Amino acid sequence: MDSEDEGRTYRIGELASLFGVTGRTIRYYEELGLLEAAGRQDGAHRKYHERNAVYLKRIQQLKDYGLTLSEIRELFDLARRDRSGGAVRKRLAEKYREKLEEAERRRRALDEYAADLAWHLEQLELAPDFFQCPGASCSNCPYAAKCDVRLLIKGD
Amino acid sequence: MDSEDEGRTYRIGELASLFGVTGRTIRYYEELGLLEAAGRQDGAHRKYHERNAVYLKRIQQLKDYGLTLSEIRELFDLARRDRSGGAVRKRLAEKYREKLEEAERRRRALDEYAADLAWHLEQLELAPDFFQCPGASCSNCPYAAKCDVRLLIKGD
DNA sequence: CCGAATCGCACCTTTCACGTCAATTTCGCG
DNA sequence: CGCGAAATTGACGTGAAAGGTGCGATTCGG
Repeated sequence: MDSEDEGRTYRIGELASLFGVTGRTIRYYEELGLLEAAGRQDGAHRKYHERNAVYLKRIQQLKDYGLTLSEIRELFDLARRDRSGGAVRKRLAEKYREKLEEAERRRRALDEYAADLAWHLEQLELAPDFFQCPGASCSNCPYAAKCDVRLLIKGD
Repeated sequence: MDSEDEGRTYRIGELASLFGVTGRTIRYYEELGLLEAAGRQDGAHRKYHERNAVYLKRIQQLKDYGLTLSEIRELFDLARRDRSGGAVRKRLAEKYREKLEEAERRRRALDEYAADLAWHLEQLELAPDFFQCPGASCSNCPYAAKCDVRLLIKGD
C-alpha cells in the first residue's frame, strides 16, 4: 500500500543522459554521499525512482549557484538529519540565509572591482603611462594623491 | 643622461618581503612573462628598480579583482605591445570595459542566485518536504506551477 | 543466450598558483 | 680574501575540484 506507485525505474545510464551527465558522475555523487540509488534487491545494478532523481536535480541547481559539491553535501546532510522535524528545517533555512549573505558579499566585492576598474580606465585615458608611475611623469601626475604604488613603494 | 636616476636597486628577497610574497612567486611571475628584472649585468642575481616593482603591484591589484594570472598576462601583453601609442591604450581601455561588463554579468548572476535562494527559503518554510517533491504531497503543493523538478522529469 | 550496459576499483587528468628540495653560484661584509 | 647568507636553475610535489579512463568481471534485457 505504500511502496508501489513509485512509477517506472531508471537505470544509471538513462538517468545520466536525462540529466546530461555520465554514469561515472552519478556514481561519484553517490560516493560523496550526495545521492542514493533506490536499491539493487536482486541484482547488482542500481535502480532509481524519480524521487532519487530529485537529488540529482538539486545538485545541479546548487552547482549552478556556485556551490561546491562538499557544500552541497553539507546542506543535504543537514536536511537528512531530521527531515520531518521543523528544527533542522530552520537550520537549513539559516544555511540558506548564510549563503545569501555570502552572495551579497561577493556581489559587493564585484561592485568594488567594477568601481576600481572604472577608475583605472579613467586613469588610462588621462595619465601618460600606466606602467611608469614612479618615474619622470610622476611629479605632475594628476592622480598622485591617490597613487597606491607610490605609497607602497616609497612610504615603506 | 637617461638611465641613472633609477633610485636604489632591490634584490629579489627584498622585493618579496616588501610585497608579502616569496622569491619563488616573483620568479614564477617572470616565468609567466608578467614581470621582468632590471637585469643582471655582471652577475647572475636579479636586480629590480621601482619601475619593475610596479608590475608586481599591478599583479596584486588585478589578482585581488579576481583575475587569473593568465588574464593579467593578457592585459600586460596588450599594454606592452605598444606602450606609447594611443591605439593600444584604447585597446587596453576596451579590455578593461570588457572586464567591467563581465563583472556586471557576474554580479547579475549572483543577484539571480540570491533571488533563487530566497525562493527556496520561502519554499522550505512553507512546503512539506524539500526532498520529496514528486510524491504524495505533490498534488497539493502550492508551488506546483513553479516546480522545475516536475517539469524536468515528467515532461520529458 | 548474446551483446550491451554496469559493476567496482584504482589510477589519471586538468588548472591554478605556487611550495619544496637540491645542488650550485654569487653577493655583500668584515 | 673568505665565509655564510642569499639567489640560481630545474625538477618534482601539492591540493582542492570534479570527474575521466581503463579493465576485467558481472548482469540485464530482448
